[in-house]
Amino acid sequence: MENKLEICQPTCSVDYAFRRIGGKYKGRILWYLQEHKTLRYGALKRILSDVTTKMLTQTLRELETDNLINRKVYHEVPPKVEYSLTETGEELIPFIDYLRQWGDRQIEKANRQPQ
Amino acid sequence: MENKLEICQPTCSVDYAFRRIGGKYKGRILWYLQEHKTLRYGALKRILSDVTTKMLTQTLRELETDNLINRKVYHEVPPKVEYSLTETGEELIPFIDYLRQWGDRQIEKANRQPQ
DNA sequence: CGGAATCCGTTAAGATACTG
DNA sequence: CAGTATCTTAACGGATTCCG
Repeated sequence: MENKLEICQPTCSVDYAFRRIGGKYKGRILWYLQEHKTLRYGALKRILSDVTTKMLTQTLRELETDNLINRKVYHEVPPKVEYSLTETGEELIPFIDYLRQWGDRQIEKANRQPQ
Repeated sequence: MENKLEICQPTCSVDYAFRRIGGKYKGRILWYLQEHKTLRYGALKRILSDVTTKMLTQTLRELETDNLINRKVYHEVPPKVEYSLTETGEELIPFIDYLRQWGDRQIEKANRQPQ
């Protein structure tokens, strides 16, 4: 609800950053948004097939508040909302990509040596 | 329902990696360990000034199980335990550093424009 | 279509006391 | 010094229903 950036001191930018992109779906959402450039609410929900509307909405709001994604509303019927990365959000992509590759290697390792 | 696996497959490594280094203190612990090369339990506890023994121990155990840190016990009195990064853990340092710098910039931005 | 609102169980995390 | 053990609280996340 309200765990935002004022709490964190300048000395813990690692902590700060992890909070901004922690959470169960944030990394994946940012990643999918850079893959597709722009995604509608329903499309995101389909891709994150296990997410509930509550969690998705909540997560998107947090990312928006943190200025990592844009939310563009088309006032038409039926309604249409598109999400995309902000510049600040795009700055995180190299990191997420690095992490993704690292995760791939770890998964591969674990598969090679199933103890 | 039946396409869930293939959708999840190529991107789960993001999810996987986030789970593995998520958690409230993991990023900071890894970062501090690369800064100091090796740290004792008590030293870590002082640096992470707000952590409880329970959380610290639990987090260290998880990192150890995930093979991201080493735990070296000196059988002497009083006891002494030193923690350090494994090779796999060190692979994560560049990206934690990236994230840290990003966090720095964000904090700076927020301080310049307190809305 | 893109949510909001409510209820509820599970897990993460904190406080405190104690130990080899 | 480096933890355990217990208990309590807070946050996370899910299911369902409803709405403009």
